[in-house]
Order: sequence, then C-alpha cells, then structure tokens
Amino acid sequence: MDGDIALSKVPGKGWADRAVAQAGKPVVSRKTVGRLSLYRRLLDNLRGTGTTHIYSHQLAHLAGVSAAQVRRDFMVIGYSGSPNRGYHVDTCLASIESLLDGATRQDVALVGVGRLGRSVLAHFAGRRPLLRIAAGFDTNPGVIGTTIEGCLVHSMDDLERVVAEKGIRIAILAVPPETAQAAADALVRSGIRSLVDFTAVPLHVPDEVFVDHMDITSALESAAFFARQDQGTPPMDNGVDNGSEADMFPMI
Amino acid sequence: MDGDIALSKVPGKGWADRAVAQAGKPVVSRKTVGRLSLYRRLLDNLRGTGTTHIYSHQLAHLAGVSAAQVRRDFMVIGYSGSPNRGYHVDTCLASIESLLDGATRQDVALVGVGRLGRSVLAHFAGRRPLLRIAAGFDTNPGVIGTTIEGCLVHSMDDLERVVAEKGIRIAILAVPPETAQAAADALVRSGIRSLVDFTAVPLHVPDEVFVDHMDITSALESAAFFARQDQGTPPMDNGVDNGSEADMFPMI
DNA sequence: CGAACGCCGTTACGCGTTTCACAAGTTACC
DNA sequence: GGTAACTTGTGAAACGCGTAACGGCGTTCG
Repeated sequence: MDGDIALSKVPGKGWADRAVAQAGKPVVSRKTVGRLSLYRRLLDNLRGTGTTHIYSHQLAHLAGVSAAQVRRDFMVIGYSGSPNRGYHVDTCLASIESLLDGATRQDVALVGVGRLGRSVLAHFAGRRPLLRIAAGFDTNPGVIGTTIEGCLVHSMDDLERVVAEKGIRIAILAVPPETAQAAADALVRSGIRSLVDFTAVPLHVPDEVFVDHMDITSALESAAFFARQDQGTPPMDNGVDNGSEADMFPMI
Repeated sequence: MDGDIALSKVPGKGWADRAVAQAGKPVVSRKTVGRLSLYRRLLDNLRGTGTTHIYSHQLAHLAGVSAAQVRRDFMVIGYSGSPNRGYHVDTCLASIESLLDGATRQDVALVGVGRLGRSVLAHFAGRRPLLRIAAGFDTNPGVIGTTIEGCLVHSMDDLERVVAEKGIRIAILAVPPETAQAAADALVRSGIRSLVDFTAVPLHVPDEVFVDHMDITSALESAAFFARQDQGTPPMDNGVDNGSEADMFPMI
C-alpha cells in the first residue's frame, strides 16, 4: 500500500452467511438502511390513506427501485409478508421502525447553525420523536443562546463539553469548509459515532465513526456533466428512475 | 419483471477497452464523476498554496479514497502524470475541468426558493462561472420577482416557459414533497436533463433524465442507525474515512 | 555508470450488490 | 374440489466497482 492511512472499509469482519438480526448486530448494509428509511416514510404515508396491504412491486414503484430489491431488503431485516396478500403495512412499518429507531431516543448535535444548518433543522423539526436535534453549535455570537425550532444554540467552545455531557453520538456538520476538520476532531474527541457531513471537504475521522458526506457541489457538478451526455442515467448507483405513471397501483 | 419500468442501467455499452474521451462520450461512471468533482476542488485549493505537483496517494488522502482509486479515475479520463513526479496540478486540473465543465456555460434552475433552496443558492453563488443558477421558481408571492444572490425568482406558473426559453437543462428541486412530482413533471416537459432532488420523495421521471436524490432524512436516519452499532463504517459505499493526520504530506 | 527506489498505468481479481429465475404457498374462481 | 393466477422467499448468476498486484520508467544515490 501507500505510505500511511488505512482508508475506511470495514475492518476484518467475516460478514459471512446469515446477515439477519442475531446477536444484536443485524449487519445491514449502508444502502439497505437508506432504502429502509425511505420505505418507512412511504409506508407511513400509505397508512394515512388507509392502505393495509401492499405488494413488493407497488412499494418498489413508489421507492423507485426494483421489486426484487424490496423483497431482498425485507429479507435482510427478517420481515416476511404473506403470499398473495403482500406486506401488511402496519407490521412491516413496525419491523422497520424497530430496526431504524432502536429502543431509546437518540440526540443529535447540529454543528453550524447557518443557513444550511437551519434548513436541516427545520426539515426535521419534531419529525421523529426518537431522533431529536438536541443542541446547536455556532461561532456567531448573534445566534448563540437563541433557541431555533426548539433547539438551543451553544457556543462552539462548549461543543466538547455539551456533547459529552448529553451523550450525543450523532452530529450534523454544516460549517464552512475551513473549520470542518477542526469541528469534526472536536466531535470525535467528545465521543461522536456518526456524522452527516454537508461540508465541501472530506473529513478525516477514525474508522469507527460513520460518515455520510452529502456533497452538494459534487451533486450539482455531476448533474451538469450528465446533462451534457445524451443518454441520461449513466452507469449505476441508487436508482430513482422509472418513467410514466400509466396504470400502476390498483391499491387494493 | 414487474409491470412497467426499466430501471436505469447503461444500455448495452461494451465499456470494453479504452473508455477515454473519444467520440465525445467519455462513458464515465456516476461515482467517478463525483470524485472528479472532489479532486477538482482539492486541486484548486492546492494550487492556491503554490503546490505544483502531487502524488496519487497524497491526493487520495485528501479525498479520503485509495491511491489506486485516484490513478484509476485519472486513467478513465485519460490524464497521465509523470512517473516519480506525480501529477502536475495545473494540467490535471485543466483535464478535469474540460471534462466536467464542458465548452459552454450551463444554466441551472432552482425550483423552490425556500430555506433550503436559498442555502443551496448561497452555496453556489458565483462559484463556478460555467455553472450558473440562472432562474428561481416559487409559489410564494413574497419572493416572486425578487433577486436573490443574483438569481431572479419567477412564478412557478412560468416554469415551463422560462426553462424552455432559456434552454435550461439542469434543475435543483427544493420544494415540499407534495408538489415535488408535479414540479418534476413540468421540468421534464420543458426539456430538463438532470435533476438534483432534495425532496423527501423519489421522483418518477423518464430514464433519460439523470436524477441525484439527496435524501437528507435517510442520511440522518442511517447515521442514527449506525451510531448504535459499535463498529462504525459498515459495509461499503463512498468512503470518507481514514484516521489521524500524523506525518502525511511532505508537500514537495 | 549502474543499481535501487518510487511512482504511474494497467490488468486481474475479489467483493458487495442487484437482478434473474424458480419453488412453494395462498387465494379466488369456476 | 380442483385449478389457475397471483404472490413471496431465496439460491445463483450478473454486474459494477474497488483493490491488489505487476511491468515500466524516470530519478537518484552509491
């Protein structure tokens, strides 16, 4: 290898055979978890419409993935539907939620309460009872001490203390790129476990810390690039796809 | 298959041998383009520090990927460095930019000029001369007609007309989930080619349209999930990783 | 001047994910 | 009651991607 670093990736991890929930560590892939989160929202909406059962290809259509994908995802989390009846919305939702939400409430720190930070904050205001943005941090004296969307903003200087005290293990990073790494370091020192990074720069954190880099710049530049290619959806990745509505969805 | 859709994927495409720029269609994967965008930013910063040459493993460290990945990415776009000297920052940058930016300026539409839309707008204000957010759209009468960050906000009713007139082929979608699909449909009708979707719901668009779904909700819920697992970085996906600074980067 | 080192370009391999395809099961209808 | 048309669940292939490994070449030091 090159000189130094190890570069993410799962350590040794046999991964092995049955990936189903077992000793408390379900071993679900990143992408699967992302889709489950999406299924959850879709099913939640569906329940509001009074739908009680749904077929894999219907949910697949809503989520923009293949039916096989849906079935496989549910298989991973160990949820089974009934043949010829499809999946029961309520129990399916319960199954997903028990996996995603866990037992206890999790607090989130919002680091950087600027425009973007506030957007994200508003986006989540009381959306999930078990996932609450419990503290904000910023360097701007104008916002320190204020409460936005029910979230008290602290000074960045208090970050390590407050995060450690509250036992916060998840953080949203929405600071300018220059201070991103320093903020990430402070978060890691105070025991953070997961980061959602809206910064323009990649963060260097220990392997044990989960990082999702939401790179808006890359997203737009990629969009611009593929807009120039005449065939649209290039190789792979998360599909969203599909075209036209047509018949679809008899909805029971 | 299920009833209808086809689901992305590149058509036949041998991919085969040299995937380099050739007949104008480089055939570069989505992820590679994303990384190239990142390399571009990093190299741009680097040039500011006076660095003239850089090794693959150095750039890899900055980007949070493996050195082999960097070399392969550059191979894909047909850029060659010099052995024992590394990559020449200026020419490398030029090579990436010629691929990402293209020849002419591309205009972008911002649909939904709410909190999130404005954040993204500010994020991009004049960042790339060849990629300009040229028009905003919203239903809120309070913002229609105003100019934010040099971007005039139109009524949503004028979307199809303005987008078609200006020949806009890229759009950022930052509207409430209820109106997302309708907005996407309108954009598609007016000839959009790429979408960056910040909506909570997946969009149904023709296969020819490139879509990048920036799902903030999923990102946070995934982060919450993996925060509960003790080993951090789960299976795979875009790494960001790595740990500690240490020696790194003699910088010429 | 020669040899050893270090990096790049490239090919081959391995892994994870997605899709295909089929067995098993259940319901509804004739 | 039997049968036909659906579904789900799942093993196995296909695909794309990333990593490891190797040849080549320029540089540098003995």
